[in-house]
Amino acid sequence: MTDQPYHHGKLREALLERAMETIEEAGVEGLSLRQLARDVNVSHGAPAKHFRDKQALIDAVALAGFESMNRLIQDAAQSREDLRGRFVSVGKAYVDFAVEHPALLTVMYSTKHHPDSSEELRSTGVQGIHVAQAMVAEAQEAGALAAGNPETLAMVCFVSLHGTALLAAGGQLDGNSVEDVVTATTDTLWAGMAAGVPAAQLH
Amino acid sequence: MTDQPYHHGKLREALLERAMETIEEAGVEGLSLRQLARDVNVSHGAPAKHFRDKQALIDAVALAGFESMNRLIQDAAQSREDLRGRFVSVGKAYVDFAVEHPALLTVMYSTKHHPDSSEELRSTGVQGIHVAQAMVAEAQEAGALAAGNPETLAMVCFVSLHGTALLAAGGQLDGNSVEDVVTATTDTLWAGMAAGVPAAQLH
DNA sequence: TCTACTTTGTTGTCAATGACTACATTGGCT
DNA sequence: AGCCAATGTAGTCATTGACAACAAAGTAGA
Repeated sequence: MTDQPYHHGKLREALLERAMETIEEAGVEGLSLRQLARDVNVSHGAPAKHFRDKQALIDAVALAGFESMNRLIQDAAQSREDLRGRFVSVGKAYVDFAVEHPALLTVMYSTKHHPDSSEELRSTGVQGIHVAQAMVAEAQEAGALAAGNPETLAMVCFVSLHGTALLAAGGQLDGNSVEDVVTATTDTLWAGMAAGVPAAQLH
Repeated sequence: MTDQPYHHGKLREALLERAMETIEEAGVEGLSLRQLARDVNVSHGAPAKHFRDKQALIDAVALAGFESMNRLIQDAAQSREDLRGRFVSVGKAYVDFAVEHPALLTVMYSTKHHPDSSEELRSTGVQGIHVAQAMVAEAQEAGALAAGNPETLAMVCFVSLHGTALLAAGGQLDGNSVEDVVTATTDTLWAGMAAGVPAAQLH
């Protein structure tokens, strides 16, 4: 063991990384500031210099989660496929991320974030919806989908895939395979939007 | 203050009721066994005689939540409307419940229940899906919906409405109104199932 | 270079909590 | 009457998040 210098150097990053690991292994309720400090070989008071709160740390983890998830969604949205294929890919990317990081997803969509970090979190968390919205609008212009408010329709896609993601992550699909449910969900959404959704008609 | 008898009489029910209130007011993390005991004028060790764990208490709250939610869903499924109207009503009933009891819903669908109570919880929590499945099958027989595996399709409906419910409960609909999203979601699902969902075809 | 000043860590403390134990009271059953 | 399981009380313990007082180390200007 090399004896540690007084100043860690990159404590903030180390804490964030370790916190993410802990949350993925044991959930948020398994995260303890003091244990975290021990894990990183630092005194129990040190984390407070970087995160004023336990919640502030959790918020930072959530933000990092959104950022890495957004990357995956962006990639899927730009895959070389037809419109419908890209739509399905985005859905799969979202659900795959959820299944691989279930506890992280819970943290990301938790309701009790700090008011201050809340704004950055919100705007980052909402990017996925905007990707969906752009795809819907594009498909409508191409004539693949019926007319209808893209904002509303994108929200429908998002909530549906969000439900799929959460339940798949929690193993609560009641016997159905993740693959089957994602495929059937995206199929249903696409078929519905192609046929036309009364509640989303522009007026 | 009438001085309390040594035995409370219905401590278990009192604890459950108060725990439910606390969770709805302050979330699960706002629930403390000791504070709960104080609220009910009982010593801090008393709850342990009725719930061996904090988690056991939470599980009981979750179960009660499912039971009351199932009642609402059942009622909606039996409303005097046509098939499509009943389908929409069930969706609205679910989302309404979520909006009125956001923290409770979180607890109900939490992943970390005790293994023992888990089975009863699971079977109770799954009843809503079976209601949807019966409705889909009925609509298919009536010719209102295209053929397709009712189990898969019901799951699609459930996950979609679940996502709507959770995000609506958390105020995370990004500006869209709850009403709009529920209506558009049920519309999309119905239109998709009417048109036919490739992934749900029987084979 | 000396010296303030800020950042980053450390140590000690506090009240609250969940779990556990030993003990008290009660009511039901024989 | 007398036993016994169920229910409640009181006390204890380790852990936790937050906070305060202090120490060390980097930084920037005279």
